[in-house]
Amino acid sequence: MDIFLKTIGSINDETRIKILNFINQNGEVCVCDIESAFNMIQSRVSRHLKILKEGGFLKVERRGRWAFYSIRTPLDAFRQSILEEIACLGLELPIGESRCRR
Amino acid sequence: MDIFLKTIGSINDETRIKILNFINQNGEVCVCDIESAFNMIQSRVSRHLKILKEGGFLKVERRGRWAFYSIRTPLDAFRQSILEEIACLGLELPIGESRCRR
DNA sequence: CTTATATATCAAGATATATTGATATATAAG
DNA sequence: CTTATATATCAATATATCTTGATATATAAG
Repeated sequence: MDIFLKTIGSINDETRIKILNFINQNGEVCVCDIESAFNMIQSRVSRHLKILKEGGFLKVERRGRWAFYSIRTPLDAFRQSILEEIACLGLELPIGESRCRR
Repeated sequence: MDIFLKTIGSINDETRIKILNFINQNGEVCVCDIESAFNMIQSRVSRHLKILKEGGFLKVERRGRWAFYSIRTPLDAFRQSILEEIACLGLELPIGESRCRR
């Protein structure tokens, strides 16, 4: 129950739905990518990414100064179906020029 | 987005998850059935059922004094997958003796 | 018609969650 | 070593959600 609630709670927020969809469409992104793509302050982005990670949707890999977030693989069928449902919402994707070198 | 958030928000609550699973396993129930099965006061039950209905999971049919709630049919694949995920949580089902005549 | 029952809704208080600005940590650059 | 950059976390405030008790409505029973 706790894990299920954490998963559902992690997508019970418009900001996180948009961030999750952005990562699902763009692949690996760092915190600053989302910061600039969505024009949000760093602490806010960082917190939402943490919640999505704890919800089981994202993995993070540190390389140098950057933390790269991407969809966790393999992803179970339930979370996969959520990603698909979100992809079908027709959210506008902000154009994300990456500010960090990869 | 609004409909999706309403759907997700409707299951972002332990009480509603249990109620939804109870209805999914037992079929049609009235408000007082849940009241007694879960030992909750009437206004609380009524409110949670309304939220689950607005989340697209339940339909309601009034017969006499009673309001009978059941899983909406046909249910779309996404909400269906949520019900299945909840069914797999292994929640204990309270024994629901119906207090109302059917 | 009056009373009892089932449900819905509202207002107030309690609890949880989101946002912001400040600070901490770690890595890279000069 | 010192400074700048990227990220994480904390404390305070703002906002949303949940619970309860009171009240309203509708139907059935006496």
